[in-house]
Amino acid sequence: MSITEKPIRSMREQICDAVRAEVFSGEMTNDQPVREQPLAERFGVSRGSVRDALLQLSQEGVLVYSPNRGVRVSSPPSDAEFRLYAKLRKEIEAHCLDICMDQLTEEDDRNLTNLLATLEDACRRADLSAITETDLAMHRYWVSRASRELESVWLGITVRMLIVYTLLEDYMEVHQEHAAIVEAIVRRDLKGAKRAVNENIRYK
Amino acid sequence: MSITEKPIRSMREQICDAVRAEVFSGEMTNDQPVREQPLAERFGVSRGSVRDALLQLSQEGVLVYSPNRGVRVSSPPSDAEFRLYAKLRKEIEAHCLDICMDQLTEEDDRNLTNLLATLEDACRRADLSAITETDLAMHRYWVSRASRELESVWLGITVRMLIVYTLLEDYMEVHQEHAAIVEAIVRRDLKGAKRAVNENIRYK
DNA sequence: TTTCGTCTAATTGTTAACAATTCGAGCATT
DNA sequence: AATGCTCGAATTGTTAACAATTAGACGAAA
Repeated sequence: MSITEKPIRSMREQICDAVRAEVFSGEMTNDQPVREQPLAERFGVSRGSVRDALLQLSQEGVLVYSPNRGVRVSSPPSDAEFRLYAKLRKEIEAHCLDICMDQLTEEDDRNLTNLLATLEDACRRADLSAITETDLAMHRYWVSRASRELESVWLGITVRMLIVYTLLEDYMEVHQEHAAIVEAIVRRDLKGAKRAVNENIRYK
Repeated sequence: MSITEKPIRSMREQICDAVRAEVFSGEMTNDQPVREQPLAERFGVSRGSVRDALLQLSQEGVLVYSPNRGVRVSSPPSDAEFRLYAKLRKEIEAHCLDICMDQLTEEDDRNLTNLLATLEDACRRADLSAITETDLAMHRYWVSRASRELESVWLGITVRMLIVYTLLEDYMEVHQEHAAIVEAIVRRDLKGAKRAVNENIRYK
């Protein structure tokens, strides 16, 4: 276990992760209201903690908040907005690779390789929820390595792109593309990594 | 009074706005912890509402949250990050002008002109707090007109640029630049407006 | 039939008390 | 003096009860 590891996750973060995953997997449909009480009972906590989590997810863009009316699942962005998000995301991730590439350790390589294996498994099982989650975790890895501040901005953009319910024709292609990224990173090939990331983030 | 106007602001939003303004005006120094109880007493509400506000400001990037340790004022971004933020911001605002330019009404023109007058007054008084607040409000105007979703992303980027304590040499220049933007918008001159915005958002 | 008001159930907003955690002062030990 | 320990004050985290708001059902009147 690494020293920098933070095994404890606050209640709020756990709820955030769970709800976010359910939204991405399509278990919660767009515009469907998300109630506080049922979630509180499901997680065995009080409404206060759930409130905190829902508020944070609203700020992230996963949910939309209306005063006195609670939150609902966000609607997908327009095509024009989606293209803008993709452009911004490419620039952020390129910047992050610039920053973190030459300070990555062998442990980072191992972690990324493990994530890649998890992704491959999810692709084989055609488990859209797991694919999305692992995809997010991989990109998040190099972004968070570069800057905690940027990570927050990046997440807000990325979750909005993931709201769209994408039915992929070829799941294994997802794995291929990420394998190319990880290979380039392990080789410390900055240009190659940027190119691979650029090809992975598509304009829909 | 317009129908779409929302005169009521939730307690959380009021606290957010107040704390945000104080951070931008330099009244709260970097890395200084922000305690819940004093704020609660100041606003005459309970800690719960203050908690909500501080959590939201953390997500926005104005404050930094540490579990069990509360929040503190964010540190300014590095030069490289600042340049990236400026680039992203230019692209977002250009996109928003694209979207909203031809659906602006005469009332929007009046609102922008009023904001410009407020800005001019603040520049004359050399009131850095008011200048920052009005500057933010003006840019936010065309962003929010284009998309509520984008507004949230844009705010996260913009507040991080404003954390830096900028001591301007010529306050009236700020007014000049915004006057150029508003003039172009009132003329419905898309290219001119984009150019003026581009020149206003500087790489530090 | 349509429209308007009233009531009620469901839901969110707020509060105050209590639990858990952090951090530093002070002291004992080496 | 330096190190490690205990304790307590300050602070955040969580909870449950209460207040305020919303939305929909139900009628009454035009």
